[in-house]
Amino acid sequence: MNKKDFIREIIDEHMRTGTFDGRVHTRFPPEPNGPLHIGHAKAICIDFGIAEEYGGKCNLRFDDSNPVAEKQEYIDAIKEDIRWLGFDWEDREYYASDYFEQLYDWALVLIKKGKAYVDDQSPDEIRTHRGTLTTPGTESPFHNRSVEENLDLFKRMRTGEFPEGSRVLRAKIDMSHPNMNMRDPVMYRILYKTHHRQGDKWCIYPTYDWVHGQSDSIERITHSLCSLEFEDHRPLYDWYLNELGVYHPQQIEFARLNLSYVITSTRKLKELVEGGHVSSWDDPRLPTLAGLRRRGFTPEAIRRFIRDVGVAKTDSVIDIAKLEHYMREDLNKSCPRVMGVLRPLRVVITNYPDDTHEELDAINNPEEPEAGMRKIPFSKVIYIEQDDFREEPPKKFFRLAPGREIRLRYAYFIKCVDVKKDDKGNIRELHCTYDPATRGGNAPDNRKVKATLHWVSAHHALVAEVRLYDRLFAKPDPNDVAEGEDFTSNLDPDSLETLPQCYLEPGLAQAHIGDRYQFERLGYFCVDPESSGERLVFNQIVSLRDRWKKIESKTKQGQA
RNA sequence: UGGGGCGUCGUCUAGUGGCAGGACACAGGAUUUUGGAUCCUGGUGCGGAGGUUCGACUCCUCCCGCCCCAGCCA
Repeated sequence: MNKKDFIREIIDEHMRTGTFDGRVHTRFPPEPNGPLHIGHAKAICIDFGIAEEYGGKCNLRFDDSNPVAEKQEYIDAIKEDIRWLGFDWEDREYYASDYFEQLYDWALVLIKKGKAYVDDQSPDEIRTHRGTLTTPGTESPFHNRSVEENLDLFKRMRTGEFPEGSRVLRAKIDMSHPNMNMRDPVMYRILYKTHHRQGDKWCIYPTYDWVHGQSDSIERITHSLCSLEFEDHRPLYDWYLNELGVYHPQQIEFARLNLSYVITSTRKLKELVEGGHVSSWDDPRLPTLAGLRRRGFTPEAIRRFIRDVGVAKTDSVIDIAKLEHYMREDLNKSCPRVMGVLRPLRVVITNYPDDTHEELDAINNPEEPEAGMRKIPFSKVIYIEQDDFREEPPKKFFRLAPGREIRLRYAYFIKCVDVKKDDKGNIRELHCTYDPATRGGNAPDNRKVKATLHWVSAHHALVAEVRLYDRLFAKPDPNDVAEGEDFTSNLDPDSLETLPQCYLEPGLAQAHIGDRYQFERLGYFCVDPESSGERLVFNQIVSLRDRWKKIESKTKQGQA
């Protein structure tokens, strides 16, 4: 997996032959029209990562040519996300809108060369004249305006003499070109909109296609890395750059990142937020970088995941399980272990003294001996997980059951001697006896138990809210919907489960926002920003692999 | 039906004329004071058909399938 991908091979070849004078200079060019998501993370890792590897540079450039969609708040969020991922653009923060004047001058150059013209057609007329995929387009009635008239009209477009949408500037290429992008593409449209950075300086705005290639050229980018759908646009960028006779970067296209059970479309993400299907842009169920960050994902794991997934041109959908694997791998090594009971079942140790407690030794991280030990309190009344007790244990269920003995982690062997129920037959609490000789978790007579359970001392427990997350969508392909439905019909209504009354070991009182822990036998959890001294709130990052769950579902299937 | 791109285990991804490899997932086992972690074991998967060749995932031809393009979005 450390083999070079096709892009790095191309760059190697450039380095070998001295193309671009041995320079590698990339750029990450987001439009500030929404927050970044995991798909962008791939582009970021490629753009910044490659520059870093070859001792080159990577610019951050905002492609802000559409004032209708773009906002300063997105610029701020995007910068935060890139930094969080671990990349640095130093002082190279650029804006395509800063090139508007240059772009305008270049448009004048094309007009003077007879390679661009002002078109008075309506959007509808332009579309009709463009033809279809299989039939050529036809020339606009304004196709053959004189250079003088075009110059005059275009300048007046800029000064605001014409209403919005009344005219455009188009490149004069070939209306019958098999590549639709070459059928006299629009370069400027009239838009009386305030630009988030340029204010009201402009009322004509360049289209992306007219902006992008030249912006890369201005910044002396060597390798313009972008996604597959721009492959068709490359001939147009080449045409512009050649007509202008300016520096020419090389564009290389790669496949974007897709994940099963995940949607990565800024438009649809917006729909989820605005439609109230999720709480906000940083809802921990969202694949936005802000959401992943709040969920507790680490940038290291995301980077490793993206590196190992590779770069190619094949359309692909990566199994979400792979991302989860990289998360667990990273967290397993770094997270301190603690005990927390999510769905508490009260247990009274009947033969344990009433008014006392003791401090037991627990290992902070078995993967990291230097992390040391801590003390945890034990007393007569504790909580265990409801799932860890079955009145009638099925086959292969090793945990607690009437008459059965198990180990409480770092504490004692206990045996269930009685089950207390309420009027309706619900289990209220368990009565158990403990064996004082098993303190710490080992029996002197060497007898074995088949399960070790986590627990929390009732008297010492901290109360916390824990939010459990499942996949936002019920189907691997959220866009797989019946006629007349849209992707929101695949939303899983149970993707968020809030447990308001969980019990945690007391040491967690020190936890700060963003801190990550492994709750033993359950999963990895991260302190949510909404957490406070009065009310601890944890997000589940990812569960631990759960072998029992698999056995259970398999035997259930067998019975069905 | 125009143009551009892509087809290798279930999912990603190496392989560039000489035994098809890795990761995830899955299945089995060992071990374990987390049913975690760790360690073993398990795969006939090259879209199809021809051709070239001693030898083809790789080269050639034809076919099939999937993705993108008809915004004054990016």
